[in-house]
Amino acid sequence: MTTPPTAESDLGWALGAVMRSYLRAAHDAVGAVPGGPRGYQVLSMAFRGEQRSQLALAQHLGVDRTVMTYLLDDLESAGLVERRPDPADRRARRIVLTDAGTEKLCDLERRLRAAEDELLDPLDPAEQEVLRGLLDRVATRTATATDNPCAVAQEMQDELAAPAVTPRRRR
Amino acid sequence: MTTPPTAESDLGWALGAVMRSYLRAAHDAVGAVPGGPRGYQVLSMAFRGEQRSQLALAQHLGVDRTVMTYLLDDLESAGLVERRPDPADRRARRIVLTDAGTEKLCDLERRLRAAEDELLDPLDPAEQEVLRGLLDRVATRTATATDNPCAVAQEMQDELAAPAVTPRRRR
DNA sequence: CACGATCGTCTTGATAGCAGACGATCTGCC
DNA sequence: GGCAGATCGTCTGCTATCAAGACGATCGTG
Repeated sequence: MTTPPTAESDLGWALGAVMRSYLRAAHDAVGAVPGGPRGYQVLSMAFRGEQRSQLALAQHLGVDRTVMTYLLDDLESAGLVERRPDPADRRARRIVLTDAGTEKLCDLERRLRAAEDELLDPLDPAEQEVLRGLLDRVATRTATATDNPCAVAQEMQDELAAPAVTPRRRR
Repeated sequence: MTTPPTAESDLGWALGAVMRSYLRAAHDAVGAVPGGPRGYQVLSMAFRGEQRSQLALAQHLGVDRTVMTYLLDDLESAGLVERRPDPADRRARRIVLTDAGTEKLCDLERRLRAAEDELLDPLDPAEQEVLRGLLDRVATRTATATDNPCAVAQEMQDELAAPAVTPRRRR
């Protein structure tokens, strides 16, 4: 049987397309902030204060810790956040918002909210909330299960002995 | 008022987290294919045959045309696709699947389907379909409106006169 | 106190992506 | 017909971005 089993919608493509649109809109909306959309997310997480250390922030955002260093360097030199030594663990730094940072965050959230609304415009308000809710559930689940890679991926790992992608021809 | 207006779920973070999980799973599932997940998507689009030229494919997938060249080079040298001259426009190339490509695509779709199911596991089947549907609607809308950038982004463009992001310090 | 592990930083090497130029070709206009 | 401008795919070179590794400082455990 050479006929692919499903001609239905491609989740991967839809995700990618929405992501691209979101990134474009977000980049335009918060472009003035160091680090772009990710800079905003750092601010947002720092405001909630749930993630204290840089590493926790980085993992939650899915970036390398070295990248987080640059990100925070820029945000700090812009006067939006401060690195304070964690009294409980002097290796770690606590990321706290400055007053200017809090104000900036407030502004950014408004802009971003407008961009999101436009992105989700094809859906009516009820559907928008459904989409947000479903995405959030999937995100929180997969995020907390980071150390627990899915079984399917696991068993497929074995077949990856050969180099997956040709490392782009030399020139 | 320095209190951010919304403490609710962050669409950007949720999107990013789901995207990361999906990419990780997809990369593991189809890693053996040149170009990884994007290679699969090229195959998938080529099979449907809706997008004929390389450029149309590239735009639909959101990649640069130069990248599409490398992508197709790898896929072609792997014997999965062929570049045929378009009889109607000898500048353009038509991307068609070989038999091996069709077979490979069939296999990949099964793997990917399994990975997607696992990703969406926290949702029950009905919710999964809802999510797919909503994402698809947003994606198709934003994708077709590519040439028509959203108004909010447009009016914000003006404020971007200053360099948005510090170009990462020289070393 | 000694040992290994962890956090944040810095340096370095690799890589993907983009801008630009190019030849080949199409289109429209004279 | 023939010329100018635009378009498609390719190639080249540069840059930003990322990840791996080493390092000092610190934790905690025996």
